Amino acid sequence: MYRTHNCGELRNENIGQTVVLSGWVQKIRNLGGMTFVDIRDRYGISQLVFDDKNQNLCDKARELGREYVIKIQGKVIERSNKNSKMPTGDIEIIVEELTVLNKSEIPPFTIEENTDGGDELRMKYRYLDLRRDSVKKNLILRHKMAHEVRNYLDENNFIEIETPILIKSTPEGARDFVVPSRMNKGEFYALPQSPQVFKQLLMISGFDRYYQIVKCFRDEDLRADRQPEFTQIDCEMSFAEQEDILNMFEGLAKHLFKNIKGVDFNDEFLRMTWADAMKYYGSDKPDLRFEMKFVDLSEIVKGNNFKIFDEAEYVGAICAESCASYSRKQLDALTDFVRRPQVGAKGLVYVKYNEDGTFKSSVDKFYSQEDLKKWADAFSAKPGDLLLILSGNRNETLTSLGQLRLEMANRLNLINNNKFAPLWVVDFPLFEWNEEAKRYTAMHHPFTSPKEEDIDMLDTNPGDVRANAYDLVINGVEIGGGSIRIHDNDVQQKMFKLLGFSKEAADSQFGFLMNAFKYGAPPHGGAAFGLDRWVALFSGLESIRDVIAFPKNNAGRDVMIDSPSIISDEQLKELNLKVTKEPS
RNA sequence: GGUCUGGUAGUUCAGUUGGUUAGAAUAUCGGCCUGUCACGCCGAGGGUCGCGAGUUCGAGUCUCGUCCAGACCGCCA
Repeated sequence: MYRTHNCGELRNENIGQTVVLSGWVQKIRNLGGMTFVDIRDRYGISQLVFDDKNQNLCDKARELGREYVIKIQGKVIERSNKNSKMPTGDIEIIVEELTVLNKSEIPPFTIEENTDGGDELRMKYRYLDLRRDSVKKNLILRHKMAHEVRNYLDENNFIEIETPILIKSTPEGARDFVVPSRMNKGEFYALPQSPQVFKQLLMISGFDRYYQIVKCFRDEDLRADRQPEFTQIDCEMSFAEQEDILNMFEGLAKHLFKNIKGVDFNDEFLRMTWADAMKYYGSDKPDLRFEMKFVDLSEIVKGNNFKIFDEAEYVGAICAESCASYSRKQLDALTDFVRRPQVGAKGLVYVKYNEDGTFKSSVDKFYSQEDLKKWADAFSAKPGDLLLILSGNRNETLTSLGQLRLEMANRLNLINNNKFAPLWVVDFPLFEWNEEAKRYTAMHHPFTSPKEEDIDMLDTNPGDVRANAYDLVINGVEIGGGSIRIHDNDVQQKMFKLLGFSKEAADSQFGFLMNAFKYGAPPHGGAAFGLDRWVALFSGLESIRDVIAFPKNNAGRDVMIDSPSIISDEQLKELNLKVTKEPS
């Protein structure tokens, strides 16, 4: 027998018992006469004592090294020196028998809460990093969340159904990962970017309410919150309107908040149209943990011969409270920030509302104190506040201002990390203009239905058509989203046409779905949520890598197993493939 | 594809205008130590300064190239 207890559970009530523990050597403290060894497993750490009354055993203990796997038998006793920092700190185990189950080489970094290892090294030895409590606890949280998702959806009659991983490449959306087919030479499978079409087919099959916690794959460049393979909570419902779906998944979110974070949301989540989100926050995923709403100054700044504003399509600003005392250096830093290519603004105009009620701005040449007072009043600004103004093309300026808003919130420490601000962003546009391809692309995906009242505009101005699409946003993170699907073949055909598919292309890519629609497709819609992001949000982490057991780096490499890798000539031949460029 | 930051002991880092034998902490190893829990004290070993060119009397330090890692832009319905 390897163990009667785990290393985290022994307490006062176990005193006097003889126990068997197995685990890893965390730390050895050799005091000469006696030796303490901390033994660790997934559940915790217990202290072992070796007394030199048993010289043999004591000598053996001193030969142990970090991360040796050992089994001990001993007696639980009360500590004379208790350690209140450890859950097992009231007791210790006097060892009677010690077995080394496996030795360990010296690990390349310390397996402790504050490890001395850098990211790169810890990635290479991920299996060792996962022994650390701070990493391990993320995976445990992930398990709990997945479990609660299943509980909630099961209670609501959802059925978990698996869909294929080897599917077909489609032109819309992200780049596909492809898999060559040996039996069908020259042909390729693709890995799913999401189980989108399959879940719609399941609705046609009558499965009413489907879900799946499933891997999705997208071959695009990565970020801290993007992995080439990631996990979605994928859901679909039949006979459901947008309202039904929002309520169902708001319920899921509240269930997770309550059962995982112990946070109760009694009120309905805020709902904001996409247009308002852009207008007031310059983002389709606004962080509402703080306000700092935009004010549109386009009208009131015009007509003073300040060319930049007069010619701008849009002039908007935020009000940074109590920042009128900003120095020239600080304002220059903000100007540099907005002028970075990533933000893209051309310049920044400021107005200081001084404590004495006067105004000082970078455009004093063009505007009087009364003019500037009007601007400040548009914000209900107080003396001591600072207005930061951007101007230019409407959409780009809104986006830049959105980034400035986040930057100011960070500088001013306005973001409360213990607060959760969820909202639904609704009424997304159906299409997005793609300048490169000179055509519309689906903002969500090609099966998203347009708003009933906007259908007429499909022919006249598709860019203004709103979709029955929605995103769940929490703290500025897009946690998930979905849409009501098109279940009418005519509308679907029109959609394909607007997206630039020929009839033939649509048939060859999605013919199976169009066919299925002919046999009685129920009205349906759904949503998908990014499990990785949700777990990261709940654990307070910026990067989703820390909530994935074996993540890939920013070049899509797994530095532990060293993938991707080349394959043998035999494999290539079998697959009928030829590599034309040697890997560098 | 682009921009930026970094790469020095097992590890995390410092290293001045370019100038003697490249340091600290920690880890490791040895010695001492019976109540430690970041144990303590004494001592030791440990370096292709990512790699390759170049400038120079002399390069960890400057220049160019290259590789690796990270953040971001493009991209990601």
